[in-house]
Amino acid sequence: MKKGEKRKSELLQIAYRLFVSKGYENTSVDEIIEEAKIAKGTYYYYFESKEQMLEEVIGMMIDKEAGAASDIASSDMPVPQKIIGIIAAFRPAPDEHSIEGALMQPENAIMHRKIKLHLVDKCVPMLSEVVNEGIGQGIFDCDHVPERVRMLLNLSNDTFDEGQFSENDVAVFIDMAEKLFGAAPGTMDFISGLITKQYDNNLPEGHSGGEK
Amino acid sequence: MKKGEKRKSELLQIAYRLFVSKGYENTSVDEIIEEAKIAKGTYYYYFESKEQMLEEVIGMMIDKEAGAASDIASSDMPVPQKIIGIIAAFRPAPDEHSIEGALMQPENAIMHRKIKLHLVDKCVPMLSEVVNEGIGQGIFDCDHVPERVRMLLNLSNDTFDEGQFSENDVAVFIDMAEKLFGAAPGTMDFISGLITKQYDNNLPEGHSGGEK
DNA sequence: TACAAAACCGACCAAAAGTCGAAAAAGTTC
DNA sequence: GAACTTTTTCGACTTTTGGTCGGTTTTGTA
Repeated sequence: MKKGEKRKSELLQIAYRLFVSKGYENTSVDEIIEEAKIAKGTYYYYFESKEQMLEEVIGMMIDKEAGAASDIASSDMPVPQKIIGIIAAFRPAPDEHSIEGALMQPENAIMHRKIKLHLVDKCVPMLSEVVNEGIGQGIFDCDHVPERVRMLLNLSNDTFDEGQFSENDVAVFIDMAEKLFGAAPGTMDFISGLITKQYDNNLPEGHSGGEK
Repeated sequence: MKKGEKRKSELLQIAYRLFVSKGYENTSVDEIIEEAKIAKGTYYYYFESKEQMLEEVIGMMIDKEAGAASDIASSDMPVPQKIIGIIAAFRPAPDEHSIEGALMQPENAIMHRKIKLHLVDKCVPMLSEVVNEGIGQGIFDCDHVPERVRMLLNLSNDTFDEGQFSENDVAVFIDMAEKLFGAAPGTMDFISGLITKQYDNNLPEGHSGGEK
């Protein structure tokens, strides 16, 4: 990795952290360059604009997640678990930075939307294949697979990414996930276990600040 | 209506038009005050901030649409038609200003999101009542009505508000709308007719500019 | 060593949201 | 109608922020 590449990736790393912790709009280029100890001109030597940088940051995130998702897709898990696993992989790790704290806030609408678009693009083909696998195994039965996959993705975003959701929301999500793919009732029930396990520690307050 | 009120509503009107036609972010306060022929100070006499003004503009829109939706809810249409009618009422008129041209563009993510939030809040109670009516009539059969209504709303947003959608998308939407409420297959088929009627003239290019 | 390419610098610019003290305009009271 | 108050209006000014540009240093190379 030559020097330029290294600097660029360093900037992307800083930006990623800032964007995720305090939002894209609330992060100024000045903050980024101050933290990186470089001048304005250097920043714009590496990036056309702040927005283009966001694009690269998101690309970075998605690519990383796509790797994990791809592993799941080619694993020997049962198909329903694969599907949920892939969806989960494509969502920012709750531990890494306080993502649900800031990423999903209204000020972050732009970033949120862009992530969603990239994510859907990467995710639909991968998931469609898995669903077709399920159809082959006889546990799913439906037409228009890509459209249904896209819908499941949207459903999952809408239900779980907006911060809070009730047990009823989860129940309806499970019900619809089954019906979406024509699966037998109960096929997706395991989801509820995963979700409470993963999101139970959703503290209303509770980030211990990280900036120096 | 005293003088102040009138001016404020005039400003809201101008802002509405500009926000809708070119997006919230792409509309500057300077443009608004120039069009209204007032000074900066006057603007900030009426509005705390640009964002607060957006909030009021959206409130205006939603209230207006809620009126139309309420009429539909209390009409004697069949329940499925009511539901779709209400959803349609809560979506900016395609004729009024080139809403799908700008409102749904990525730059407008903030406005889009805010509208969605307000809309869901207003819409869920109204639609839930109608769905319960349908359950009473025996054409629907489901639990967790508000959650399902919210999901339908999200589904509709995701499918139709992102600009383009295929026939398959519509087919899946109809299928899921039926299954969401436990309706008999075919109950929602009339939607496809409405949609092609309403959206067939979705010209890829084709807005004849409106600014002087 | 000389030359070129890559990397870097920071003063400067323009756009845009928001502030503020002062001045008109409109109402009120006597 | 004068005196006084409240409402409305004004526009110069400030601050923040994304972005530009010409020049300089560093690095690689013939």
